[in-house]
Amino acid sequence: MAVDTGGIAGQIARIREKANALIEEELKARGVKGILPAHGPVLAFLLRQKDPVPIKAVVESVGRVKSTVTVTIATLQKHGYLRKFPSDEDARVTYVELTAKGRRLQKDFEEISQTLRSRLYGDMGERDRERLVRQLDKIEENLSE
Amino acid sequence: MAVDTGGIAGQIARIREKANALIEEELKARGVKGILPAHGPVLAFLLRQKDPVPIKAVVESVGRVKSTVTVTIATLQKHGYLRKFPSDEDARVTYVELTAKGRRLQKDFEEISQTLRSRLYGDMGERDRERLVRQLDKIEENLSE
DNA sequence: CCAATTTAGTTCGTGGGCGAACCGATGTCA
DNA sequence: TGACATCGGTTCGCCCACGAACTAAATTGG
Repeated sequence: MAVDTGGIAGQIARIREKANALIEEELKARGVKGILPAHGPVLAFLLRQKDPVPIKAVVESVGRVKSTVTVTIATLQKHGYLRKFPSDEDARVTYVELTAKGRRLQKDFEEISQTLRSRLYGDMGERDRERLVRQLDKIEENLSE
Repeated sequence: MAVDTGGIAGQIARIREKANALIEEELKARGVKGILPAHGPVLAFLLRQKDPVPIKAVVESVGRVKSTVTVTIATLQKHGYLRKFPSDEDARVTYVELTAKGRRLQKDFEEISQTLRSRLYGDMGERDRERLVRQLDKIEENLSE
């Protein structure tokens, strides 16, 4: 967050923090060990894959720098959620894939996403939700130029 | 950010990151040294004060844990933006206040806030902005319960 | 009045995130 | 083919943030 403590930027920063806190609580409540909100995007990406993918593909998908992804993947591996292995064709490349234990996170993952969304929106109507998301899209675009 | 990579939570996380990036760029462009987005809330609070305040007051205002604030204040002090001094009445208490150099940040601070807001909102109309802020208020509240 | 508790602040260890430097391996191209 | 650039990935140093443990100084209450 930052300069704009009172304004919309501060609001957005606080919402993000609370959303993360909620995710952490949910993970804890479900007894999921070693997973933190930061692992979400990597997990989400890998859950969508049927086959092993190069780490590079993860980097491009998650919007984190490669040094960050290296560490995230190491952590997930340490906890047994994924495994790494070198490519035969290109010795620079390392593939990753979820283990069975990693795959099993899918259910929690989806349920937590659902819980988060409904807590976040509360009783907001469908039309308001759509308008809100569209406005946020616009804002994201405004900040990307 | 988290589980909900595709959904609204991911959107919000990305907006926050982009807002922070914009602030960093602005600070750099203005040649402000040693200040980062994380210092914003502390600075904002201190700029509002006429007299020295106990660190405790800073902690309560910025929504960060006291160990975090200790470090932030140390950094701002190291760069000469504020000074610390012990209380006479209560030896446990340390006061902080901005130095002249710190006070001089006010202008940049306000201008960057303004720049951020207009970049963020873009050409969104006043009524939409208000509705958006109200919805975000609602969301923040939903997540706080 | 003094022991127990609370309070303000710091320190330490852990983890996310970044950029820069680095390492091998592969590509390029003269 | 051999020097150079590029590429995938890791390591390192730094900053933010947290909680737990710690210190010194009040405050409380028996």
